[in-house]
Amino acid sequence: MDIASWNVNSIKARTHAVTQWLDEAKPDIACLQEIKTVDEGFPSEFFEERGYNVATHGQKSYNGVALLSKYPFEEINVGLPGDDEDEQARYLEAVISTDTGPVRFASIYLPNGNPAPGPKYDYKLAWMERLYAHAKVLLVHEEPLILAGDYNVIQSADDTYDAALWADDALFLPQTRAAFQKLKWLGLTEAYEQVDGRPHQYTFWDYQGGAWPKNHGIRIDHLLLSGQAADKLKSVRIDAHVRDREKPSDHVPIIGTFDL
DNA sequence: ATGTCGTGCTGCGCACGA
Repeated sequence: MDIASWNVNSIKARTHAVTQWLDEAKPDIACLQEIKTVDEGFPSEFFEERGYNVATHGQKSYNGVALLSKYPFEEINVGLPGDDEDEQARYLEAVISTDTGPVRFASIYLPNGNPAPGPKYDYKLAWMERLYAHAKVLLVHEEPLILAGDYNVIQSADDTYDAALWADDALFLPQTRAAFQKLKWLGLTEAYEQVDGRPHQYTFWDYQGGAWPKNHGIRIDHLLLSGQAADKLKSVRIDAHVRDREKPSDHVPIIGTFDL
């Protein structure tokens, strides 16, 4: 089973890019972020005609996450628990049933947090604390769990082209990295690190400053796995070639292949 | 040396977020 994560930076602007990639890569599950539309605006028909079940948690203009699954959804949970006042659409979780049992996964769009310090950074850290609390609850199920998304976290200097340029950025500050490490201490495995781990492999290149041709990227899209999912992880790949296409997202898909 | 993109309204240029 192939499970992908991709921040598409507007599903309406990216419908062609996403369907083209789906037709080639044929993932069983795709977790999308930054769909930038309300649920009614999501072009579900393009995905349903390719055999995907579609779940969305949309929002006008900003944020928004979606799930595409070849397997029917047994359960869908909308939003990250822990703050009833939070109106930003950044978390969507579902469960499917496979021959080997249930698989739970989520599409995560973790707040960017810039500028730091400031209220946006406070929101990022609070959101990470809520994710920690929720992951702790989910791990009690002792089932394959894949938390896939744009974490807006650069884990180490090896995940950027120039760590000095990112030193004061919300994606790379020590507090951000500590909060991500705390998630991993729960027993979550970061998929790329586990089976690949090569330095300077990126999932995001800014539109500005010719970042893509200069390979000025960062690795911020991650799959976090429960032990039951990590045990079944075979490989991870980053489909960086799609960044070279017409009207690309600034992120590229990252795909985990599992024996599930 | 510089260099972007997507959304939506204050609307056909600008503010905002990334």
